[in-house]
Amino acid sequence: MSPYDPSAFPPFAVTVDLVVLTVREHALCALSVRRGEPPYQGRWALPGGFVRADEDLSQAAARELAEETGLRAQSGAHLEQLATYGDPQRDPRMRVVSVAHLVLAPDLPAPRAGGDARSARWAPVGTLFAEGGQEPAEAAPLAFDHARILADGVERARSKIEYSSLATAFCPPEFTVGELRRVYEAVWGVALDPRNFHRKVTGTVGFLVPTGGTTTRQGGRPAQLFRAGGATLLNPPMLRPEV
Amino acid sequence: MSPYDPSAFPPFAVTVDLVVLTVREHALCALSVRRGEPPYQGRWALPGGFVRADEDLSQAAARELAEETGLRAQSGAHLEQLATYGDPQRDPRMRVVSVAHLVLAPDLPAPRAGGDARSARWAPVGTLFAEGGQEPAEAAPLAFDHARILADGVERARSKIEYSSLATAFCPPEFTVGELRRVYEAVWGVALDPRNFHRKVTGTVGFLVPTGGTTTRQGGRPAQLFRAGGATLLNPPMLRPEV
DNA sequence: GATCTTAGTCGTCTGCCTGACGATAATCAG
DNA sequence: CTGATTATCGTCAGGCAGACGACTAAGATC
Repeated sequence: MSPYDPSAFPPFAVTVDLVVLTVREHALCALSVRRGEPPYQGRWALPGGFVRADEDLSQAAARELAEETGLRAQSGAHLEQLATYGDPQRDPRMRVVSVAHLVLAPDLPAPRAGGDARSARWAPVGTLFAEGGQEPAEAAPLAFDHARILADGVERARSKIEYSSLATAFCPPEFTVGELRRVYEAVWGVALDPRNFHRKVTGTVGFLVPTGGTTTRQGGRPAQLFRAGGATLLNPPMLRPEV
Repeated sequence: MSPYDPSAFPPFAVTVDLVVLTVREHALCALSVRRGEPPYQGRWALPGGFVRADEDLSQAAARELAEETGLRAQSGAHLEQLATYGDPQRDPRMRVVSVAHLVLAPDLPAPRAGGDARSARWAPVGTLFAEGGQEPAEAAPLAFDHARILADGVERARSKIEYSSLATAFCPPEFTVGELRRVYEAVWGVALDPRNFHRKVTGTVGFLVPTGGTTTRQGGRPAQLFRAGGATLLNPPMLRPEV
């Protein structure tokens, strides 16, 4: 590998940041970690870290996810690249380009802190960044440009469950139609008609596969259990109700 | 700006690569430049270059676009970030992370070569990368991982004109419904019913604004001229016919 | 055990959108 | 004038979504 003339280009640090979303208690929640060192020491931030010299971007994202949260990407969770943020001023120390990734995970046991993070937690997204002109419920916004990255990730998730089967990534391996509906309701922040929702998802070929079992964990009449089917694109899509 | 410990992270070169698409003669075409230096000397590649120390990623993309093609992003063209490619082996010289951007432009005069490119040209996308299991029509595929980047950009464009008004970015400031329809036909590679298409686009509020003028540049009955309306999202979307 | 509550599931009806396609309008080439 | 070409308007049937009634099957409460 014969290097470029080092004066021909400026050196960058490249990091991955993670928007890790899940649904807990009817609310869309994001994973945040408390920063243990300056800058923004003590502030909440998205998990992330430097890309190593010999690893691909998605490998780095999966590694950071495991390191900082104990999550394995293959355990039903979904990981995709979100966008890249490279404002020259986004990190006060030096020029850092961050490749943000989006992770959708089922509700999990409490996250474990790791790396340089003092602690990690799930927080409803509404408390982490402003939505609809509101102020975030917390005094200190996320470090760096992470509020913007989180907002982009949430918007990607909201839009993507419309036309893909990704909402199942928020569910455990087996789930009921009602649980899937509560995922849509939490991510979109709307109420959906259970009857029309049931007709829609069970009528879309490849979306859901019945496992044969039933459960009553929600109370009420026992519900059929399903697994995610092979389809990834929903055609026609789920329609997000008008605001 | 107190730097990190330089041993704490590996240095990267960061570049922007551009997928510049337009519609010419009923075909979706991409801009490619011939590489003037190794590696891949003489091969076709996507335009692009290093991000400078003090510029944002989108600024770098706009600058490269202007430098290598003479295109100004504000001249009706659309520019958005596409994805970031960072395989450790993607550049044989050193570790390069490339932030690809997508540009949709109206049909323009012949591009001008600039920078380190010996020449630049528009080529139908089918001749630049394999589609549907076909071999690319040209012997030499694009340099680096640019075939993959181009394919991702084309797929993004195909998908995005479904639910947004971005197809108008391929049109001159004033255009007819038929010209817009030919854009969809070229990008999707399908034939659309002129009557249903006309009903659909003129019935979607905010998509098209009549300018009052008419033109006969396509032959046949004079057609109304339109400008792009303020709407960016089409609801309901244009439906791409089944394959 | 009767009743209530909670969820799940099946149907019906109506309106809107789409695809298929007939018909008409306005220009140009001969 | 005739035909070719493109634009534009209308009609009709099928499909899907929203609104909502009805029924089912469990646990909770009295």
